[in-house]
Amino acid sequence: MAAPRLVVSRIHPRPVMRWSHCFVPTLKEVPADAEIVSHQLLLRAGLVRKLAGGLYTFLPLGVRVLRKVEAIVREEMNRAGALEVLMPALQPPEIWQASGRYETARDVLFKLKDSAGREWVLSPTAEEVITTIAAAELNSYRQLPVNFYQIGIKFRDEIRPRFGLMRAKEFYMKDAYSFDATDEGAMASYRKMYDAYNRIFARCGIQAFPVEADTGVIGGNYSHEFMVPAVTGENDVVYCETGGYAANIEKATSRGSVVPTPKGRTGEAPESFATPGVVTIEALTAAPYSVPAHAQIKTLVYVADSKTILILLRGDDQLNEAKLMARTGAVQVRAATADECQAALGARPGSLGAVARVPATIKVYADEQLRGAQGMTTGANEDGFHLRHVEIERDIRVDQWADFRTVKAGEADVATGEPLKIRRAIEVGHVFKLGTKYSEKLNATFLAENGQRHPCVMGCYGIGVTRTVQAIIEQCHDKDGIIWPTSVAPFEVCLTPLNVAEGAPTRVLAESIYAELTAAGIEVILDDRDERPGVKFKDSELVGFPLRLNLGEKSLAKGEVELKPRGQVVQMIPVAEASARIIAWVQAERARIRQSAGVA
RNA sequence: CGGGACGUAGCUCAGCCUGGUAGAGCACUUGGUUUGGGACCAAGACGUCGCAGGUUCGAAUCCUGUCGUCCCGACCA
Repeated sequence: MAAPRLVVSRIHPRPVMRWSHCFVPTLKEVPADAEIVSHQLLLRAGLVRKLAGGLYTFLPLGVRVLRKVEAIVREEMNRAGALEVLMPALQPPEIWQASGRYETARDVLFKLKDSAGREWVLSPTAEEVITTIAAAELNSYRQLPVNFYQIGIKFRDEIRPRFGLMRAKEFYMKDAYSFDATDEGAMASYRKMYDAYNRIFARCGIQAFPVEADTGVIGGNYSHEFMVPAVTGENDVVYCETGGYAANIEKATSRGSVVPTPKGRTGEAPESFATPGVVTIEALTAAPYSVPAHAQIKTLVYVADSKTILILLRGDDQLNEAKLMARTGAVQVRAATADECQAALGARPGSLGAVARVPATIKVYADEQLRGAQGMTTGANEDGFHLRHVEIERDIRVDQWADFRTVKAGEADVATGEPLKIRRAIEVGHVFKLGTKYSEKLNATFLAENGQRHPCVMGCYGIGVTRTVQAIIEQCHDKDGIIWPTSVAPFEVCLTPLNVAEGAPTRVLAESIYAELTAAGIEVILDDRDERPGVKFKDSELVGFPLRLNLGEKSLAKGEVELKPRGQVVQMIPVAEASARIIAWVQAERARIRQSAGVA
């Protein structure tokens, strides 16, 4: 018997990307798990699959998109002068204790133990690690400024993962950290990142606009979030169309309520009146009391870092907890329980007030909207009774006035006086000026020109790469599927011969056009599946390739092929021009996007 | 952490109320017919009905617990 002949296949340097070999498990039906359209399309287009709540596997096409976004981020970070590093995701808890975030971030921090019983944390960000590096390695002002970044997997113990990649337990993120010798230097570093972020999102083909943001538990004093407008977003953005003001609702301010606060002096003393069963602002506005909400004082009992405090707001205003934390410096705040209210003021929620029986140990905060308020009605600190004729500055001990209220749509912009609008948005990026919070705690100091030792002035800058992928889908889709911007599409062109038989003219032509496009640097997928045309058309539109070329025998007989930009009408073009037209189309799209980002 | 809903084939779901040993469509395999917008015919394969207890002669179905998934809430006194 003859020995079997060993056939060694030649490895092609760049094998033809055929749909049949690409693993694109598209779904006709909407997965039951997915609520929002971008999440549905991620699954339906075969980009990701769920492993468990908040944990996703990226499939080949999904990885291609992720890598494209990542490449844009990396290019622009490099352009901005940042230096790429790679830090461990597994980190010792000691540095988290040193920064204080072992406590303040404990709700989102994954912890685990190794076989020796030693504890570790999984990194949600890396301020502690990079500051440790800075403490050891940055010794002189001559080494500053410097900006380190990394791109990798981060972990957050989300209490409620949702919306696919939007809020996940594990996600892909770019995080950067700048170190400067001076405050002005830090502002310049911040500005560089701010500009880079604008370029990054423009190059991803989405509209993301910067808004003023609260800094939250991470600390610092100057911050912007980059927001993608979307009804499915988890943030409310307040903005003024004419003046350009835009802020996260946690931070936003206005000239105040459109309904003026009552200030007519009555001269009458506070008077108790019976309000049996009335425990809401709403109930007191009804007959027989008929006290409008804006003439009521809402008294909130809060526990801020285990201290009981009172916050007074106008009855029609909402407390903004982010502002409460910012104004009081508290790290954790929560509403007091009914029992705690009883203990503090002697009454149940619904009858609380600050006029009487407020122990001196309880600090009283009041919202600016209440300044000068007279003729107000508030709880009497006696169940079933309220007080009328209250003048806040005469009758209530206010320890601190500040802005604690949540801005409402229609209120006047501070700068222009124009009415503010509110819309939902997805946060895809965040830039902070951190100051010296971490450098002081972790001893990242340098020797200045004058020989003095100073803590580095830091900034930190994040982009949710996986979340950005989903935000792109949320903004770029129609009823048929995704419409990828060319810059992030898994492939730029989908070649679709309708007859794929070996030697069929459509197949032969598709292969030769594939070679020409690939040689010109275009990213092409060849749909070689022996499927009916409808299946191939639906799939390519679901996945969302920016440009498709249909090669059918009927039009080919007339010397034509069909150019189908995603979301636009078909154009018939001569066969001989096909490759050149496609190359021109793709290059024009690439250039258009780069120009819009100002990096042409 | 509180509330709600749901866990049945790879996917979307029916069956559960009224207990009697599991179904449809899509997808998959084989053969045939089709071939420009998610084809048709025939045959086939695919299930510890989330898991664990309990009730019962008998449980996908009723009860208890548990795990998982999704949604709402965790400011509105």
